[in-house]
Amino acid sequence: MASRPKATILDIAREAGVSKSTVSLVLQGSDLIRPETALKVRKAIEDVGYVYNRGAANLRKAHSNVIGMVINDLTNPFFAEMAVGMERVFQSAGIVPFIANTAENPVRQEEVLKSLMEQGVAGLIVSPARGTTPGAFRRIEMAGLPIVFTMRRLPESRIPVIAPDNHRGAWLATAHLIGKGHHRLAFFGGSSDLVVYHERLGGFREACEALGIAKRDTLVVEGETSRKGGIACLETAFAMAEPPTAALCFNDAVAFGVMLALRKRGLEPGADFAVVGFDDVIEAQHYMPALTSVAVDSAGLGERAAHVMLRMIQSRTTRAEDHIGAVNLVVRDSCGPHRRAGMGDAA
Amino acid sequence: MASRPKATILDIAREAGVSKSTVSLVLQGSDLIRPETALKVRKAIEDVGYVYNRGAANLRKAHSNVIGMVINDLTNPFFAEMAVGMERVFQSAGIVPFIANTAENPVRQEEVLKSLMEQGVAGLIVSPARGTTPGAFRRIEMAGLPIVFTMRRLPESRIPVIAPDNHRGAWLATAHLIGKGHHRLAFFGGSSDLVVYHERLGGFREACEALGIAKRDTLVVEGETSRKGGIACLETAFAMAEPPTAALCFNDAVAFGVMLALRKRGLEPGADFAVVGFDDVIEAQHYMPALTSVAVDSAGLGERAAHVMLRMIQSRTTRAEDHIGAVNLVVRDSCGPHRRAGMGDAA
DNA sequence: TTGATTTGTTGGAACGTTCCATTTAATAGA
DNA sequence: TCTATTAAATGGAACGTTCCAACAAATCAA
Repeated sequence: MASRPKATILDIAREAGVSKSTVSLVLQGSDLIRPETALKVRKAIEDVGYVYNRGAANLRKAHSNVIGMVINDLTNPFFAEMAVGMERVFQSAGIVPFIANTAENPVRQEEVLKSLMEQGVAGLIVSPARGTTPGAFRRIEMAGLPIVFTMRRLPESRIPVIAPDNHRGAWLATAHLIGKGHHRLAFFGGSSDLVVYHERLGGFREACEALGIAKRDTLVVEGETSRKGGIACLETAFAMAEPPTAALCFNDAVAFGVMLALRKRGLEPGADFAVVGFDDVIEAQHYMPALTSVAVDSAGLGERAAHVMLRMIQSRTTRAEDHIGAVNLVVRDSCGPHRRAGMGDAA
Repeated sequence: MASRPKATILDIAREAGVSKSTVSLVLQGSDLIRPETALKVRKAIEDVGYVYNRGAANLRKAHSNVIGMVINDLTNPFFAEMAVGMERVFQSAGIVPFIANTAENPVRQEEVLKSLMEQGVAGLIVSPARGTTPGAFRRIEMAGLPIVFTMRRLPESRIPVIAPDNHRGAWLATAHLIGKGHHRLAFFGGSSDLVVYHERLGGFREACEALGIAKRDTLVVEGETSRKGGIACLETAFAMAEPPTAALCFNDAVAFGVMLALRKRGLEPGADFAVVGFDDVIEAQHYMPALTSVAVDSAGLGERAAHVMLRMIQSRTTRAEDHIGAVNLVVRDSCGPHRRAGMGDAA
């Protein structure tokens, strides 16, 4: 089991009694080779335990078959699903996606991107870490490497983005809440250093305005995008003089936190306080009560991103259209039935 | 922004007015170069927008800085956490882990492994897909590439394994159930093509035997390792003449399914039927009721696996000790208080 | 028979690095 | 002054592949 010096194409050639060029052609599945010769070569390949050296090959071809996907938080099932969607597409195109995690750390992201480029990837799909500086992708753009963003958008960047329609999703959810008879609404969680945050909050605000909710009857509480953050948001809201009766949460995780906090106060999510989430992760439907949430089809977005990338690679361009994915509100039990009249304040 | 031919070390040399060897030395941070020269070179590197070609370098060095981690199911937060643990360790060792997902598909796994090897990884950490054939790793072993398994073990393989103490975990959980006064116990979920299954089931069986539960009072129901599987298991169990009053589940996901199914029948998990899970994923503590589960410290196992791999690479060996990680039972609310006497059957 | 064509195979240069052996320049020792 | 030593920089071969141009053998057209 000692690791003898790795077998190369030349070893195969010697073993099979042909030239290295012939071996190379066999490896590429060329039909210029006589079937019997090919067979002989393939046997030799097995015998010497050869592994193809793609690094050496890329030296000549300058066209690799791997693309890098850089994910900001792999432990978030939402991103994991997206990654899986992409894999499906790439697999059938014969290209291999390597995934790297940045854990929301811009420094780590820098390292990972550098490594991926050095490895000679054909393209990059990135869900940028929070706090990424606008210049972080300059080198990649300079190198003319295809790159697309998913889920998140950078403030001023010309890089194509594949993301859900956050604005519309928030609008729909808010309208649903108002339709249920709520007058005092809150937007919970998220922080303003994320473009996504502004998109969702914008949808919330516009829906409120369009449907006649006064600005003073809306409450916005920033917070971590986690269960913990949700708990904190609710506590903050209930410390107010006139607390809201319903909340749109930045995220399903926040929504779960809010529901937990409600229970802790002896309130029943749905009946006593309406909550809607965003993302519609798998757990949403299994929760008690099942969470009403804005579904964004993360796997579908992943597939779309992969297709865009494929096209960019084929047409050797670094440009592509943005793609805003459709969203839809999945109504479950966390907003209860229509709110009884006479409980709200003046309208 | 057109992609001009990629800059090489020679372009830098020309730009800086030195030889390619000098540039190479600067890139490697050698102290054989006069600081001023190094500075000049580094400036040239910036100017020409150079990206290092690791493939070309590896052609000479035959020692890369990337290792591959092959995961059977990235959407399972349990594995995602493990991956993150590994990343922490590798990062500080200057090694970049590339993650690939196999989605429990042995064919996909084959492809992914091949690709990773071709890419010239320094080592492989694999959580094998279900149904992996014993010979799947022969080529890798033949190539003398360090490899370690995590979480799962292959029937007859000499490859080192880093995994939790499944047997002990199941034993503890079962003893807990029996200590609560249950006499008819079930083991729910999982399938016998997994070594892990036998380990956990073995722990369950031994605990039952050691603590005086007759074999005929135990029920084993195989099933998918998902919520859906859990639901199915419970239905099956309740179709029996004398259904069990408590269950050890293969997996937290199965446990969640079981609790869901109980609720659907109007039964309260904990009070009416005790359930304990395995893995202790983050959601376990947030569920209603909070799930009692066997914690396996997935991130810790990930770190351990990474350390083992590092050592193997350094000492150029392909051998290492197995490592069985400690487990502990986290008691929460899903087993209720001690069971009232007189409800069970004869003992 | 001869030359043209087709089929199958081959040598060699090139890709972008590393690293050894060597050269050149600067400094020290006598 | 000359030689020995050290410091800094360099040229060239090698790594494992691809691919072009060239070649040999077999087949065909005349």
